[in-house]
Amino acid sequence: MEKINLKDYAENFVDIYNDIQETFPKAVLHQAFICKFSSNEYIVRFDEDIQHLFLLLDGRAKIYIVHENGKRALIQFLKKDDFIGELSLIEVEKNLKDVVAINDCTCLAVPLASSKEHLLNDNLFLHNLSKYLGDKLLKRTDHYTAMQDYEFKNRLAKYILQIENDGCFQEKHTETAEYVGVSYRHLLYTLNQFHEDGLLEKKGRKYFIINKEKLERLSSKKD
Amino acid sequence: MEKINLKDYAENFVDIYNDIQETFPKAVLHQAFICKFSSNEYIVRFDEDIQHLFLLLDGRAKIYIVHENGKRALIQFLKKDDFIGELSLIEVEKNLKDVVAINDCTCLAVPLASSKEHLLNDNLFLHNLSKYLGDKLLKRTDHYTAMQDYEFKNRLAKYILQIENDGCFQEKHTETAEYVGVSYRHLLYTLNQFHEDGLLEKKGRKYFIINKEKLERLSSKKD
DNA sequence: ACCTCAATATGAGATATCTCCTATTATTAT
DNA sequence: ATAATAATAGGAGATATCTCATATTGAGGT
Repeated sequence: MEKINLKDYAENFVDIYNDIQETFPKAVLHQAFICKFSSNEYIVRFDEDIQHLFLLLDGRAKIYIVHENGKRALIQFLKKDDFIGELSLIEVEKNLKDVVAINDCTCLAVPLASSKEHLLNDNLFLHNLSKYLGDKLLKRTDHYTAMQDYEFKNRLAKYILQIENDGCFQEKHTETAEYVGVSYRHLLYTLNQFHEDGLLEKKGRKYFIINKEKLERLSSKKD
Repeated sequence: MEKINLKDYAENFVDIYNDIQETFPKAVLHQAFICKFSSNEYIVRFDEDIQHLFLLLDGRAKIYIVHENGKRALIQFLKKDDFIGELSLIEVEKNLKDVVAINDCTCLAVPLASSKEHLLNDNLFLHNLSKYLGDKLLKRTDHYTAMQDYEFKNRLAKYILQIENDGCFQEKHTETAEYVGVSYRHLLYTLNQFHEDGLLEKKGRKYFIINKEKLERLSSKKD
């Protein structure tokens, strides 16, 4: 993890810095700095106290919940403008999560201890936070209810459509399996089935969508 | 649905009214009133606009998400002090949920249109709302991740312990099945198994816990 | 009191999904 | 560079869970 002075960063990323200024009150920004995490580095660990509120400025990360039985579930992917640690700020979180950088990540880091007061008295910030939390709640609920109301192949179709890029699906299978909540083995089976059914074409380790309509029909299966 | 004047209600429920006064700014309370819903009545329908923010004062209700494939999942039980419609207040909800009274419910109703401004500018209210949403997020996440990381018998054990009263479990099986996310048939199987394993005793339609330790061990199964 | 609909109960058979095993590549770290 | 670790890939067998069918019992409405 590498720390960078906020002023230095601001010079190179003017537009992002402007957005930051609209999100956080000035008094708080004086204490903030930039953190860079490299791929696979832990941003937050479930068994360590969290000291900062982060705002993800660049890169992708993933949140894991760690269960008592040792199993870990990938509960959310984070991208630009996502908060990390906002539940600690409002003091509702008892069990921290693991947050891991997927690729190189740049974050704004705000020390919790000294900023809490300011943030919780800033109306605009609170309003934004509420919207952010509400949105997160809805997304997470959708994700998980889909999980129990749809069969895996429907969910996988939806996931592929959601994450594909130029018709190419190249997520790590291990991560996909953790996120969509099936065993690695079963993911492979289903992927092969999609291949046999003429939905996907496999080239090396990548899959290409060759019948998008069919995949879309599968993703919103009503029967 | 029966409407009652807030003043009339306040006379009979002084303590509850005091709590309400701390939650909502005065200007908003002037427009508020009391709603009484009877058992099985819809408080909110997924296909109708929502006009009020509700605060549940008495009774229990349940939230359903309605999927495109027609299936419905029970996503949360509501009790005293839970909000209904708070996501519409902050304008993040696109797909409404069904909210149904389980028994007779008493709610404070705040007209959304005329109160939105006031509420979103009240710092205390926003702070409370953030905490409420954060808490809801965590609970829902726990519920659903447990769903994929634990086998059904473990989850059922946990659920029974959570909802039992004086050692007696008497929830409707249909509701339980919807909440814990298995078919009614499979719930029955597992309940029978609990009976055979000496965890539960059946009397009429009620189940009584006869081996709590064993049930607790099952609920937090680490292996 | 009678009818209707919802909830309870259970059987039989199908299958979606899991666990465990074993190889073969990629990636990362020393 | 080379070892070590993680990711990909697939076989074989087990089982958790589902769907469908049917019968009985309970509760609410008129």
